Amino acid sequence: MMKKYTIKDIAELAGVSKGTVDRVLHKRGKVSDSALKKVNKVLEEIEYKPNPIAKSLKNNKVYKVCILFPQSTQDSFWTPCISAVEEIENNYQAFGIAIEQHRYDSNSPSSFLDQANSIISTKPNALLMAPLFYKEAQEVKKNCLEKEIIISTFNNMIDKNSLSNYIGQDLFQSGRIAAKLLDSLTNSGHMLIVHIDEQVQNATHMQEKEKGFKKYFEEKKESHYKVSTISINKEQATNYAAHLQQYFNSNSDINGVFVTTSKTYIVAKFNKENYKKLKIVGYDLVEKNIDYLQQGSIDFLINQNPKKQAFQGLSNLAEHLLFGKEIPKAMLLPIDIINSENYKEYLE
Amino acid sequence: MMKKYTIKDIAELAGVSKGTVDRVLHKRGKVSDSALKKVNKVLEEIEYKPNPIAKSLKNNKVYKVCILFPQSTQDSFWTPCISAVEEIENNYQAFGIAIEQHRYDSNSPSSFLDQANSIISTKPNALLMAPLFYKEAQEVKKNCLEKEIIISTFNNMIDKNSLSNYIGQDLFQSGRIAAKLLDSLTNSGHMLIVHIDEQVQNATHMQEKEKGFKKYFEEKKESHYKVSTISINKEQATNYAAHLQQYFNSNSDINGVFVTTSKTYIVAKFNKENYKKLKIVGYDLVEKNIDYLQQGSIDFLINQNPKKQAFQGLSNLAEHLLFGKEIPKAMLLPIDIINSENYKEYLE
DNA sequence: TTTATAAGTGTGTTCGAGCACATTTTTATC
DNA sequence: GATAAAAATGTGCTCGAACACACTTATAAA
Repeated sequence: MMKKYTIKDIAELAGVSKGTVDRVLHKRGKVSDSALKKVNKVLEEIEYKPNPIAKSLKNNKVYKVCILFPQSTQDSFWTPCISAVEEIENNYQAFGIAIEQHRYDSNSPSSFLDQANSIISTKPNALLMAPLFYKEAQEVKKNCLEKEIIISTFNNMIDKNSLSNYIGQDLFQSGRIAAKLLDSLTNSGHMLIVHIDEQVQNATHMQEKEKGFKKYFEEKKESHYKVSTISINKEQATNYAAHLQQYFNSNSDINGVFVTTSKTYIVAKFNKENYKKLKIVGYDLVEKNIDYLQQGSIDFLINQNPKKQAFQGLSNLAEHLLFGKEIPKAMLLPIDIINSENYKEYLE
Repeated sequence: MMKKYTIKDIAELAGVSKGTVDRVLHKRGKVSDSALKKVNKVLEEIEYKPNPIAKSLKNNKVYKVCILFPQSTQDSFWTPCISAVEEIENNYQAFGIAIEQHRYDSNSPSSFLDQANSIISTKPNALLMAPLFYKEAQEVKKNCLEKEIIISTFNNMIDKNSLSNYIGQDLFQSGRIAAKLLDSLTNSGHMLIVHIDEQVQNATHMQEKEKGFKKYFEEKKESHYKVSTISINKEQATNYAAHLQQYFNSNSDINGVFVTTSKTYIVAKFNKENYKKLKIVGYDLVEKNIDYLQQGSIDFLINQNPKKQAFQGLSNLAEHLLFGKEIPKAMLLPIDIINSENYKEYLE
């Protein structure tokens, strides 16, 4: 347990005033060679860490941090993010962090862009967003950089190469996990990937998961596996059951299904009411999915943990603004496997 | 975004001095009725939250927090706790939290007691411990309360009734999860619970898991399930394989095994080299278990996440000491299901 | 009314970092 | 060597809470 040194301590040890030490520490010049040497010598001998509390008190600013993600009326997947915001507010409000929550229409790229630009025009210190639209997100990022607004993304990343403080999961690996789970549940060798999504924006998401899923079975050379894929879009949505029934009638060897979105309950409903032979692995702890998980119609859910993503993203920003902590370029969160017995502790 | 009020603001609004406001806030008396009313009125109208940063700066103490858990030479289960300590040190050292790490011999109750008492004699502000020994833990708790040392426990709780800041998992539920997993992997209907533990101290741990495991199959009334239990103790440890082989020879219908400790690799090794028909669910991301998980000899591991437990426990204490945050009486952490595809993100 | 005592109130300092400003020292120029 | 300009150095205040201490007012006893 070592002593905590202050600027005053250093000044005394070096035989100069705290003003001089301060100038050395901040490289503000106006320091003679001899003084510089004296201070640096002391600085080498001791380990000086500025007191972040004193720093923060002096600073005494209110930082505005905005978070932007889709409306949860359209997709309850996003609902848990609200409680992440609340928790962060409780934790950091007294430290001078003000969180502003903004939402956009997940069907409308222009809604996303409008919201983002309106946020940017208020010049917050930082913006955390879940960008569904690639092109628009690029533009938002550019605008933020221009206005010197720190930008982080969660759940959906803008681009793989120039990572910008991304918090989320490895989607490819996520697909592999689903594959491993279905592999342990079935033995038919024929799997079906179902993309159910009214929006096209999740395309990259679903593609990554599909790639990971297929890769797993490619690597498993011992036996011959077959993986098929279907997409159900909004037009067919009026009658999922008939659509699925038709498909399974002509592919009766399939008994493992991987649903790549939180709409897993749609296949589960079909299976429970009509088909009854499918093992199902899907995504996210939304209410309907949990119902079918409890009933046994869904075997496993993979938790994308939007709350933790938002929480972590906001934490990173707050700690950076308040105490100068570095924001990691990419944070890949664990991918939780959920069954009927362990979902509770992951909720809320 | 509301204004942040300071004591000075309140003083001005109430028409008194900041000293008077301070006395009202801290109920230190020496305030006239009229002044009290004036201040309280202002306090009702605005929402005053003292600035924790200023508070902490004024306080300017170094808090000593000790953590006590078993040596990891005996059981690598505890190794991750070390990095939890390191992370907490990085986060909180500058705020005046000094962590002291102490270890004890997991075979020796007296070692635990000695270590704990030697910690207590140095009068730290708080103690976080993983107590393997019930009786001794009670005594340590008593001693801490006497000396006004805040006490928290993780992984093993002292007693269910008078919970003392416990951080850990619901072990009963943990057994249920294992049951559900094995149920989804097998269909023989005969399961085996294996307790492998050189120490007796884990008894309650293992019992809770066993109860949960059995309860799951009791509730699943549709089919008749049989659950057997064996214990392998230190004396038999020289030849696990022969011992297991003998058991399975006379119980050849068993193909699902639930190992209640981190020694899961012992059954996995036997299965890989001799038996080859078991589905195995066990505990903890220790190196040997991960090897067998990758090879496919272990199907699922349940992650007790000692690192997160220690981290959370230390965080709670630090935030309490520094900023007066309340320490939750019990924190049940999520129970992670691990397979060969998602273990990586849970490591380190 | 005076004096003593208690009750109530306000002022000023501290914590450590950061920065403005005042002061001192050095260097350049006549 | 005197003077001005520049460079170097030190002093003092701020942030907000907390508390010691000084100060003022009210109350009681003489």
